[in-house]
Amino acid sequence: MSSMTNESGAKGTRMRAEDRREHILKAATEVFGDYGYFGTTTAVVARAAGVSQPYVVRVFGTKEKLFLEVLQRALDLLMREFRAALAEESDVPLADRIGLAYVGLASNRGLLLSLMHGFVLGRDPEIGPEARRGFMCVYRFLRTEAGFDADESERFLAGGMMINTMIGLRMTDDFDRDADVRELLRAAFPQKLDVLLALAEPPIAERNGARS
Amino acid sequence: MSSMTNESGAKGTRMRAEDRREHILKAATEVFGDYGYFGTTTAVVARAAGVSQPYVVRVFGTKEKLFLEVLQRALDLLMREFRAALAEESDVPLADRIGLAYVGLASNRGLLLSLMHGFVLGRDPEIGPEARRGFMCVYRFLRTEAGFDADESERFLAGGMMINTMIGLRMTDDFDRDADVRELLRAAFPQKLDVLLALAEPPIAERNGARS
DNA sequence: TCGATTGGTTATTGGATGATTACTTAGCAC
DNA sequence: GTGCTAAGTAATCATCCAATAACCAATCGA
Repeated sequence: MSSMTNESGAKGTRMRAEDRREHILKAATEVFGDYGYFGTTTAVVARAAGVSQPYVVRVFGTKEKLFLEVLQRALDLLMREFRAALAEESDVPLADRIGLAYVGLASNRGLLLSLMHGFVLGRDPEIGPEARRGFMCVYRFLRTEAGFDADESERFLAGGMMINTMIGLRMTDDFDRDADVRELLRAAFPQKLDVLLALAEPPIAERNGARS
Repeated sequence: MSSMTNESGAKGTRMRAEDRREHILKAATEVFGDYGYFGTTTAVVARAAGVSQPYVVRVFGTKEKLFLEVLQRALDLLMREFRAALAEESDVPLADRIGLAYVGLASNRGLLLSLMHGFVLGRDPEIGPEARRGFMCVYRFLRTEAGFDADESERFLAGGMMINTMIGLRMTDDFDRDADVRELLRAAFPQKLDVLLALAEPPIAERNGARS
């Protein structure tokens, strides 16, 4: 909002702390989405964001806090999209509108996958409670705001977890090679499969300095 | 099968290599299930199996090969249970029988979760292809052997991913605390919820020497 | 224009971590 | 018993990683 704030990561110039923070969060979301919490190093996040590794740590305190912020930001975005779909005037049934909003989030690289990585770390003493809280937040939205019953909500979430898994598996990689994969993906993504297939293959960072 | 082979990890005695190997694979399945591929150290697996860390590495070559063997073993067990459910004479509908078999696998600690951890590492050049292959193996079973159509198969798998997510989140931890959690879990596990709740909370290894 | 504040960097470190090497000992065949 | 093979362990290492410390330079208000 100030004069001459650098929006891109152009070299030599500075960003306001708040913008840089968001910039790092975006990069971190992509890296965490690809390699998960333990598989991600602060150095790779830093490189993806175009800053130094210690700066990442200084802004967020610890790698764990960074991951928790990534999860929170992802959930905020998701809820915003869901509420927008809910508010939307349309002939399309509500469940389909929210479903489409969900699939649309897949174009935000790493967002759904970072959440998914959080969902499988329920045993972690810090991440687990946050992940459960976030998941239930979505469930409560479906039940209370969207007006779904328990079974509808469960089925919707199941479809979501299926989508996350297809993305996590990079199942689209085998789309051209395997007719069964095509059939499965068409069943899992009745609409907007094209969005998925368009998400091509640039790994966010050459995997230097990352864990084995 | 031989005389005097030690079955438990009783101290001072030896096991035949094949038995010890299976013993380590079981322990590794639990640890990988809790912390994922990158979050698991060979030292923690070794402690869980009651052997030394270098021995784990020597038996399996690398940590990566160990994880791939864990995935393969998990898939083998899963397919065996599915085929058993298929062969079973019963009045229960086939889909329910296979579903019950799936939930039953949850009592095999770490098995479904290790698979799930594999499913979200699709970008990994070694793990990704194996994970996709394993997933499609299940899909082909449903389509070809069980006789489901594409949509039925997709819905079944979606339910499976939902179950995996609930387990990964340790959602049962909040069962007593949160009425919404109870409602969701009852919807996700129409039967056999008791099996899940019975799976209490002994973390497989005090988390020494593990990743941050 | 100058001093303070904010937005960064380079250098460094302590502690893990996967893997290797060299060594020990249990159990079987005879 | 005795010797051979298979089943392990202890010691060690190179590497990596998150975090800390110390320092530098844009930008802005006055």
